[in-house]
Amino acid sequence: MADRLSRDFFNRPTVTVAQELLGKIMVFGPMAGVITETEAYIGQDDPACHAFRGKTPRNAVMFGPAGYSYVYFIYGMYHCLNFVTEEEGQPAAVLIRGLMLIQPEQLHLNGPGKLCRHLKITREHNALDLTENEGFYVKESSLSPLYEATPRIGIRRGQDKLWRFVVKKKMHS
DNA sequence: ACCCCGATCGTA
DNA sequence: ACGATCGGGGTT
Repeated sequence: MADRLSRDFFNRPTVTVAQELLGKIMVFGPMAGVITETEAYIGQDDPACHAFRGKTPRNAVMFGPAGYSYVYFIYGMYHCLNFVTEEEGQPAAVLIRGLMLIQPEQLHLNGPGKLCRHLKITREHNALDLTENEGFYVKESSLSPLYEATPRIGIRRGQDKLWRFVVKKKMHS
């Protein structure tokens, strides 16, 4: 597919990737939707990042090349989906918090746990290369929505950073 | 081995 | 605003 996002797209500063992912189309098997909300988590200087205290089995994929999935299990019952960003060796990722599903049904999945629950994304989908994978990837769209930046949700430290990006509701006329 | 807490969600 | 929930990551 020609308009699939390449490794070069993800291999950039995480905040830039998080902002530019808004409006892009995520495809997961038979399902597809528009990304509406993201958060940036950036390595060693970000206390909210899973990789803040170095490499562990769980966060290992964040240290690898950009364009891979990072899926983790949280609160004993939810999964969260991220896309790895930046140069290899530089642990960072974008959390996908919102998806406007358009196929095969129309449904706004707001919240990372709900998103993974509905798409049935689990740790089996961790460390997949989205630039190579058959049915799991992100593609270009003609949308470039307006968005706002806010503090990230549900974290203790790192609330000073405005690294959550949410598509603004379209004003009607 | 095991303890503690979380990148949540739904209800109040 | 807050409590339910509980697996497993990270440290002992």
